[in-house]
Amino acid sequence: MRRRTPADKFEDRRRELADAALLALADLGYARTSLRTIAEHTKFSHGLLHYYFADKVELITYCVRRYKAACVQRYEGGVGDAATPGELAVACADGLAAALGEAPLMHRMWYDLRTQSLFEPAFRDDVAEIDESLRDMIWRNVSAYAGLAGSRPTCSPADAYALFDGLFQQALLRHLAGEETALDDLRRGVRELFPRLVD
Amino acid sequence: MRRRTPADKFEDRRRELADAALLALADLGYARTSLRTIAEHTKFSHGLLHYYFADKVELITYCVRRYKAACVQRYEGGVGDAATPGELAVACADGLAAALGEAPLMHRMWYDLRTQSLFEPAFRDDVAEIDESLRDMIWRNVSAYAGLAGSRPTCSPADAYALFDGLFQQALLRHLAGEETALDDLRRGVRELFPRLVD
DNA sequence: CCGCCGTTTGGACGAATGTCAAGATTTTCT
DNA sequence: AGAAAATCTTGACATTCGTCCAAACGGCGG
Repeated sequence: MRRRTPADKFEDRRRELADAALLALADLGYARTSLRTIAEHTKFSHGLLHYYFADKVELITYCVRRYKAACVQRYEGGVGDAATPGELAVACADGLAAALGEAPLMHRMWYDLRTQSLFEPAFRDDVAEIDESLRDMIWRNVSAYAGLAGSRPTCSPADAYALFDGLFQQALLRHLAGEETALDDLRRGVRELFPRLVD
Repeated sequence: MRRRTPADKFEDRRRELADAALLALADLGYARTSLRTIAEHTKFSHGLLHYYFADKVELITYCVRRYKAACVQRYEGGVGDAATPGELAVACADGLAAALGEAPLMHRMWYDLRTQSLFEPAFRDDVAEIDESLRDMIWRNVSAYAGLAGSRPTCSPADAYALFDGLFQQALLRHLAGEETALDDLRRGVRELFPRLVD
């Protein structure tokens, strides 16, 4: 099958279905998302999903990989133009807060999938890969901050990511709970975190 | 019903069933835990669950509250006897690492339930309550550390908790992924975090 | 000993789930 | 245009889900 079209329409449709599945996952969460509800987010019928994906696990793992693609693309455009450490911290804080504010449900889905990977080994590798790319993104910022400050980071990349991620996740929790100050608190928390990580 | 026995046997059985449900949730995760699989973790049949709980949501929320009870009881026995800030940091780091090492599946379940609360509003209040008690626990440690160090915390209780929780969750991720150094890294990360939070 | 009441069982229900296959439809190639 | 391949729909299947209920169990007071 699918040998004909060189510009692979097959992969295009897979991506389209996976994007719809990501919307469903963001809406309902993994535990409440069935193949039929995913199909309802598309213009196709539920049977089609098994034409493009062997089973539910393959669909979800494909979704995770797709999320990663969008994720790294979003964050690779970086913090290039910051002249002072303070500017960089503010830029990073604003970026994270904006990301949370613009697509809270997508980040809720990410944390849901990451937690699912603790129970479903099939998700583990892809999730770990995303986590690593996020860690690298954070580390680039911390390194750049230290460079601008004329000092060096005093923690490992893993610890830096864990600390930023903790702030971000807690902000997501509170933002979705309706706390108005969640985003501002995240901005302040991130800004203040940078100087704590260099000497 | 259930007016007879003064020493309320009804509540006892509810607790017993909830504890079994917590084991099931720790084993399988919320998404894969059905009322029947919960019943299989007990010596009773599945029908009994609806005699003690109106529906699945009430059972799970009761589980969350029960988890909180065990949780605060575990952590309230505190860090009383530390003479120097260094000792306190080490004690706290060891405590967190031990908690993770002894019951990783319970903590996996906690993060699962906390994520579920983002999708199921019925869980939100109870989860938020647990989060607050954990935040207070962290804050007591940070305050005590600052006191022993003759200084004052430079961050809010919420930020302190977010940072510690980030380290803890990342350590859980890696510990369950089989990384041998996860617990030691957590210990080191926690130890180094304390001095970053005071001036 | 009987009858009562709280407790427990086991089966039934309708709905929803993942999966699959047969057929209809559309696209592509000659 | 017509055949062949790729795509999509539809309905069915066996399970499993949450929920409910009639009947059985068990101890205790009469």
